[in-house]
Formats: sequence, C-alpha cells, structure tokens
Amino acid sequence: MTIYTFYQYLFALYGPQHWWPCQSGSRWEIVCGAILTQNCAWINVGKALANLAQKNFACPQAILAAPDLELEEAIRPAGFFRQKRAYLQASAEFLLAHETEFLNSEDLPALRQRLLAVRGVGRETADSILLYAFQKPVFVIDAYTRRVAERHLRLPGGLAYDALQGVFQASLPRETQLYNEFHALIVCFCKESCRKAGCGHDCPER
DNA sequence: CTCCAGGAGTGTA
DNA sequence: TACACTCATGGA
Repeated sequence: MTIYTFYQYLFALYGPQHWWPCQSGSRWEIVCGAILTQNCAWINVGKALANLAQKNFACPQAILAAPDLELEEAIRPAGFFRQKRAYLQASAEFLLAHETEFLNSEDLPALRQRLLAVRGVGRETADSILLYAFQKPVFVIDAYTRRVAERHLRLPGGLAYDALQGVFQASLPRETQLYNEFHALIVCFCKESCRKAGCGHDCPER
C-alpha cells in the first residue's frame, strides 16, 4: 500500500478529523497546545489551556506579563510545567516579533529554521506550528507516524525526522489540508487499532 | 503498582 | 551522529 493510498483508506474509514482550527481557534492557543502537548496526553493539555483561558492568559502579551509561578500553576496539568512555562514565554516573545512574517512568507525552510531557534521548539513542534497555526504545507512526524510508517507502510525503521518527513512529502500532494487530516488520521488509527487489540494503551513495540 | 502520552534540551563518546 | 538522562502530571 502506498502512502497516499493509506491516507485515502484512513479518510474513508474515519472521515475528516479537523484538528486544531476547531477549539477557541486562536493562533496563539494552537502554539500553546503544540508546546504543552510535548510528551503529554492531550486530555491534560486541554486542562492547561482551559486554565490559561480562565486566567486571561490567552494572548502572548498576557503570558509575558504573568508571574512565573502563576503561569506554572495554570499549566501544571500538562506536566514539565517549569520548562514548559519558559517555552511558552520564549514562544510568546517570538510570535509577537514575527507573526506577520510567518503569515506572509512561504519560504518554509527559512521559517522552520527560525522556529527551531526558539527554546522548547524542536522539529515536531515547529512543524505543528507551521501546519496547524499558519496553514503551511509541512508534514508533521510524530511517534504515531513512525509506527505506522514501519508497521503498515513497510518503510525502513530508524529514519531521521527530516528523512521520514521527506518520504511523506514526496509521496503526497503538497496540500495543507491533506497534511492536516493525514496526521490526525494516523493518530486516530493508532489509538483505535490498539484499542481494538485490547492493549489498553498504544503498545509502542507491537 | 507500572506504563505512557500528539518531545526537547543537555551532556557524553 | 548516537544514546542516556532529565523534566512532571494524570489517565488507564
């Protein structure tokens, strides 16, 4: 099965997932979610985002104005709250300075490099921000994508992030909406197939 | 109780 | 480049 065929199969099976531009929908909230979800279950990210919204920390300016301890208390449910607090502050500062540029530029490699220079923004987080917050055609690789690539698409394991991303992008139409849905569908598929297998979790090594 | 979740930074070899 | 280690909460 080709990568594109697999996408069509998943889309027919689960339908559109419309990730992220769905909640409060603000660009900054998407960026916050991308950072807060690092090695953390999404259910807990939702709690942290709700706390931020309730405390009126729902914009970069408010994040930068808030006391560290108060910010940490708000995002505590998402874990790693001390370093994620610093990550949010760094991202807030960056977004305030460069949001317009990101809206207008289509030099994706350059934008990606700028994001990677922000503390707490690695490859997956950078690509999630480009795809979900700025609607750029950048395919996001995560742990689920790696499992699917090896177990279902029979791609070689242990590929570096950028290499695996290149394989997916070379195999798919360069469409933001498709990248958006495919990534979400892969996550949905992994959770669903593992639930049906009775694992109770997403059994990483099977 | 153990295992893990939509990772990233740092240090070592 | 390739690992090991740390960060931390909450759900199953």
